Amino acid sequence: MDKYDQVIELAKRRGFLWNSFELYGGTAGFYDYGPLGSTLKRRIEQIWRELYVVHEGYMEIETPTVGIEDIFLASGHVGGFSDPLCECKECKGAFRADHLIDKLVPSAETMGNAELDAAIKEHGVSCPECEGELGEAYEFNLMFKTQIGPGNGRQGYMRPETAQGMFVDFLRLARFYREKLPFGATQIGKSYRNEISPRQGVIRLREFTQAEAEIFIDPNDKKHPNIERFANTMINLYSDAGQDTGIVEKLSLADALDKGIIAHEFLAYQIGLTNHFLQRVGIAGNKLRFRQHRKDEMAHYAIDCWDAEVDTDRFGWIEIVGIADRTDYDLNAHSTVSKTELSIYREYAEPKMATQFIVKPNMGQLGPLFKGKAKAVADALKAMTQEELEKDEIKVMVNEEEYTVPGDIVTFAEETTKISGETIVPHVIEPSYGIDRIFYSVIEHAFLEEKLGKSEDDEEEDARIIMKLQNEVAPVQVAILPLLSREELIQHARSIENRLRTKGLLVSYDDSGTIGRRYRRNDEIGTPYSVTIDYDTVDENTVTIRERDSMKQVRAPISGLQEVLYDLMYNDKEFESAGEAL
RNA sequence: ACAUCAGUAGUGUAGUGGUUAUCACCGGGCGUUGCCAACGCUCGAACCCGGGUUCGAAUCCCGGCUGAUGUACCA
Repeated sequence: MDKYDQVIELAKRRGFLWNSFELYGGTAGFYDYGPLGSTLKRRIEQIWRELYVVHEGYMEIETPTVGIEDIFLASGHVGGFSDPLCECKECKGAFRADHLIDKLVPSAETMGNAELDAAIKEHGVSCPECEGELGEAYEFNLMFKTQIGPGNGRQGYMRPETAQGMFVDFLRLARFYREKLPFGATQIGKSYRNEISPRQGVIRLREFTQAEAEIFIDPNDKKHPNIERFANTMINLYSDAGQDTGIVEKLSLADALDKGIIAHEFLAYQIGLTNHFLQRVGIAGNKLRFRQHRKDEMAHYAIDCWDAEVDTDRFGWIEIVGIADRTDYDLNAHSTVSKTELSIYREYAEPKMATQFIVKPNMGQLGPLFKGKAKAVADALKAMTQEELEKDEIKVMVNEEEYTVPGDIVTFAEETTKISGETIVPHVIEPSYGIDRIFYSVIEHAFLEEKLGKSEDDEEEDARIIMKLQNEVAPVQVAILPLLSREELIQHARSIENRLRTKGLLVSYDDSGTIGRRYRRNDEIGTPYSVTIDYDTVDENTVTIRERDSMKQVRAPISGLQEVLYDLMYNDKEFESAGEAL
């Protein structure tokens, strides 16, 4: 059993992850989050919210998981979120049709299926496996299709990313933020991709949770006002150049910027923030790196793109966050399809006075003279210099034909106009988190099988399984354990349980089985602290607090117990200071 | 998508054609029990689905579903 199997087995058994639809045999690519899993996931999301929504001020929005066709026409998902496949008629192998010919023709990626078929035939390409004849290319679109409304209702698609909902709301968002860059929106929600063959548990799902931010910034100013916050943060960077030699460099973000490895400050800040988030929820720092997209791997519109990758026991390095500078690509795309300008107007601090050379042909005379060609002639005139226009007879070339325009029907002048601002199509910085993959990475990195050494009369080694979850994400924070199941102890335990709940702590009461078993059970689900109630509790109003990782115990009074545990949980209180050592 | 292998209580498993399907942990109840997977009694719980061969199938065959691995794919 490798670590993946152990982690998944525990996750299944203790209520973190279950296969969906198991009752009916299950379907690949769907997982249920059980009681503990849901809580853990929600707590990870909550920290994300705290960082992006509260601290950064990128407000959360919620848009439908179903989208209409236009959105995905614009985003390119209808045409592009699919691969042209080509099957061999002999061996049934499937191949990317464009890859088969991309060495033979200049622009295989942009070709339609018919063109691909023609090119394959023309170059005599056969099956790379068995040399057999290839069938016709067809599209494999990874979006789930659905029908909006009854009958032949409108074509809809389940969204393959949450991002488009935010782009589509751009004008509303810009207005909300009073048209001042930078601003951003975030969304945590489900996205859908009809993967051909999902595997690897929760790593590749057909329905998954994304947390995305779309941050709209000034294309001419990609500095970040708060870059100092992460300037000295050391990051494992696997740069484009580094990937040639396989070297991961540990650099401060300031150095990476100085060396030009990261394109600009705003992106560097996002890398710093992502690094902070991932370690805070419990990703091991030494199993985390940021990999830059290779030049040929990067989408053509992106300037720079970094993936946060996590080292996992079975799958190796997997991508869990993508951070991209998507430039103005998305806004322009939606602008074109919707025929609506998606930009903001920015007023200059000082209006600029611009002198322009303005040509004013007299259309009243030009019209009768040139009839249908008048407009073309006028346009040509407007492009001419003062020197050319000063002649009595102006020669104009239109569509390789020469026309002669009398000089007296064209006036021109230097005019000074006041320009008080400009319209800008913002660039988009997009951190995109795969929450399910982060969830798995967190539990894998927290999973620890600890050997406790041999006990005296037992030959076997005693092993303890612990989930060393961060206090902030643990789905159960305090276990309440009456040492014996006796009525008076149970009463005290129940009242302590209520006391802790009023403080908002996640507690679980457990009185079944021996104390040792209950400790182990809680170690397995990552409960950081246990409170044990015994007869001294009854006599002296004190309890034992036990720390998960060290198994150390202290004795603390019931009064104020909720404050002590809260401080242990959230305020880095030293365990030794929580009570008297035992 | 193709190929190979696999699927038995909640979990991990034994079982290669023949009564009531093995064992452990697990979960519940009762008793016992003073702090790191104690003990006794007791109860609960499974042959992935469908078809076929056979007097008889968890076991053999076919199809499906699910999982693992390899290849392909992976905004």
